[in-house]
Amino acid sequence: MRQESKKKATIYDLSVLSGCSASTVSAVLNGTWQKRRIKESTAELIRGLAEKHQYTANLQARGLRSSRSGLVGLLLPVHDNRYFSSMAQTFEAYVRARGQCPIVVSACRDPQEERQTVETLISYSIDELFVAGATDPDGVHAVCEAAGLKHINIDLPGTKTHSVISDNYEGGRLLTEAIIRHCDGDRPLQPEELYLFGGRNDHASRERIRGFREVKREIFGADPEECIQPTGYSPAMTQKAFETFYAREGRLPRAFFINSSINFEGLLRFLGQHPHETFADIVVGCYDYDPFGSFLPFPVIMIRQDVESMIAKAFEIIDQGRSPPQLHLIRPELVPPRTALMGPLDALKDID
Amino acid sequence: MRQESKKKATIYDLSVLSGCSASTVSAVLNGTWQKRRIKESTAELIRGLAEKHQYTANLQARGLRSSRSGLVGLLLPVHDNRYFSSMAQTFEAYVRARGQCPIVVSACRDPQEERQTVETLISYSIDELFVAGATDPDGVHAVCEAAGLKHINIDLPGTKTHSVISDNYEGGRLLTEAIIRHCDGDRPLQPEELYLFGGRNDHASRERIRGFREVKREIFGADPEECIQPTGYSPAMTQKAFETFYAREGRLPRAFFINSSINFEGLLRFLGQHPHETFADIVVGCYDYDPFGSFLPFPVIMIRQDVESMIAKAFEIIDQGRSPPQLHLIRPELVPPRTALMGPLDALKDID
DNA sequence: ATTAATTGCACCATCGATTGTGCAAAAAGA
DNA sequence: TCTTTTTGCACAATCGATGGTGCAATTAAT
Repeated sequence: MRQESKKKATIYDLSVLSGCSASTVSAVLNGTWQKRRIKESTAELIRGLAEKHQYTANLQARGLRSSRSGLVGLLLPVHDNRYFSSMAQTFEAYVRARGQCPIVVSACRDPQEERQTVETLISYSIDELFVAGATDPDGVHAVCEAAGLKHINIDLPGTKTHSVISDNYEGGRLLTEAIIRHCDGDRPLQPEELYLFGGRNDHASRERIRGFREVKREIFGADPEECIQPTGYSPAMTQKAFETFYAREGRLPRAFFINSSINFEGLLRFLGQHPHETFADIVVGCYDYDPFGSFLPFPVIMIRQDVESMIAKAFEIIDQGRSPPQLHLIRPELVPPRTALMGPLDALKDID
Repeated sequence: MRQESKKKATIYDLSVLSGCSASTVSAVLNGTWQKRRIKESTAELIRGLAEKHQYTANLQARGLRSSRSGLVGLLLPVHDNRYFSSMAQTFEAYVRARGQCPIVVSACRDPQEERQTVETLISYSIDELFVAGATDPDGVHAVCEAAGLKHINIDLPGTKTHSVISDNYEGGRLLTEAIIRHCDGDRPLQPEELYLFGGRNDHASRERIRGFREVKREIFGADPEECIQPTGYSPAMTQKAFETFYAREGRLPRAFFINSSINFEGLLRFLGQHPHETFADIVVGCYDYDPFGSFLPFPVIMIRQDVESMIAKAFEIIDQGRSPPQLHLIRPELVPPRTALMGPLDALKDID
């Protein structure tokens, strides 16, 4: 019994059809009918009509009335990146499981854009917001706070609300140690042969750099300043840093730590411009995991941030209401070269 | 003048504060005030108050009244993939530029989930829907049609509404030719040495396979049936296909065409289980572009689908209203091995 | 000085669902 | 049989913004 018109059925339509009041229809269809002591037979009748006329609730109306929307937001810096896109994938699954609607938006690492995007989401009365990798988490916090919106930081911490982040210091140490260990077979690595590229002045980069430097000091007893090359989070700038180094030294560093897969793309651009010999014997560590990155022609040790656990933890925290802001560290995983891990997509069935 | 309470200011609050009626406030703040002949000075007053009290419209209320929401949807199969995530990135930029709010959701290649997700989006009165890579575009169409929702297919075509897709036949030919050409330096390739892995019975796969087979027939005069190995779109199944082949033949095919980057991940999993010699001299073509994939230790020729043009075309079509359903082909680009292309992220400024 | 035209805004119904309240009819108890 | 309790539902206000309509007050035209 397909609705021939384009107009969707409302509770009023069903109210007329059933001879009941709109409030009764509403109660039946939103599950509160027992509380309202609606007869089973009435409920049955209305449910039948709803089915027949393909009724679905207008969620804007519901949201307006109840000032909740069933929408849960995830604010990302960018989509086009395996780390964040797998976060989106995992996030969606969690939100769906709770019967809500995930809404994922990116704000381009622009503090202004971040705040404005959140304002927009708030205007749609989203119920909760997950703020991932925000450039200015506390700015976002202020906006959420003013609107009474529950929110939580992921990946980059803020000071005003809970944050679930990768244990960047530990991860930085792990990765640095692994790089050094990997070079052990050959001529022992010298402190000035191990560089770090990428990142900026954010919490994650700082912690990773701290881990990197401490391990270098512990193992080498030295940690030359010039080995740290922060380039922001752009492929273009990272490429430039490699080009500059190469122009000066005539080669790449023997080993280096790259702060993220986005910076790693800068290395790729460099590689595309230079012959194979240029990087025949480098060892690379990357703080991010990308399956393709793991199989490059030189050893690439990667860190996989545990997105699944981070999202799980974040939901756990946001569900249990207010408590003083706290930092939750999730231990990342070291991924040896040439490793193809399973991802969120493996949870999907593939039909044919 | 920060609002101390958690409640957001409404037009009624401003109406009281300004001494004007709510409708006047509304008109001033939504830009229709000239049409309503509101005095400039009144408008000024109200705008000042709005600013002062940080008024932002409740978009659910607006949407309810006007039965439009300012939301534009993009339905993806999955997030966690460079092709679709760059599509999301580009889509967002376009929607933002029109002053609307992008909402990106994935439906896991499940026809049922696709329809249900769209139902949900419709309940939020989204204004338009872009359906990318849908398993069942015509099923989605039916749902949209019933709700009078403008929509368009991307990547996989439907028969009931406009579709903007990659020219898969041409792309398939391009890639196949490139693979064969690449092998020319060595001993000439034989028809039974060139395989195709991945894909399923969807339009894109069929067209790519058609291109592949035609080129093989043109060049080799032969096109053995067993060289086509559709495995669906899952890394796990693709890996299994490679393992099976390897178990039987003791090696990988000399050259092969992989239907998508997701299938390519299946190859990675295979590679992770086998020593380097196993794939010392293979040549791979992949119908998708991933910057890391381009730099693997064997030649990887890739096809980059022109996401930017596809999205642009889709917006163009959806803006110009109804017309008989048509298929719009966008020519993809052949990417030689070891190439790092720019992506949507390069449009972002990187601040520090 | 009238009448006509224009300006400037208020009033009110409306979008679709939710929810507190009230009240008849039916059932139970005395 | 008459009260008390329970059952089953209707009524109406409300969420916040929009837009058609109407009506004073002001300005212009005659």
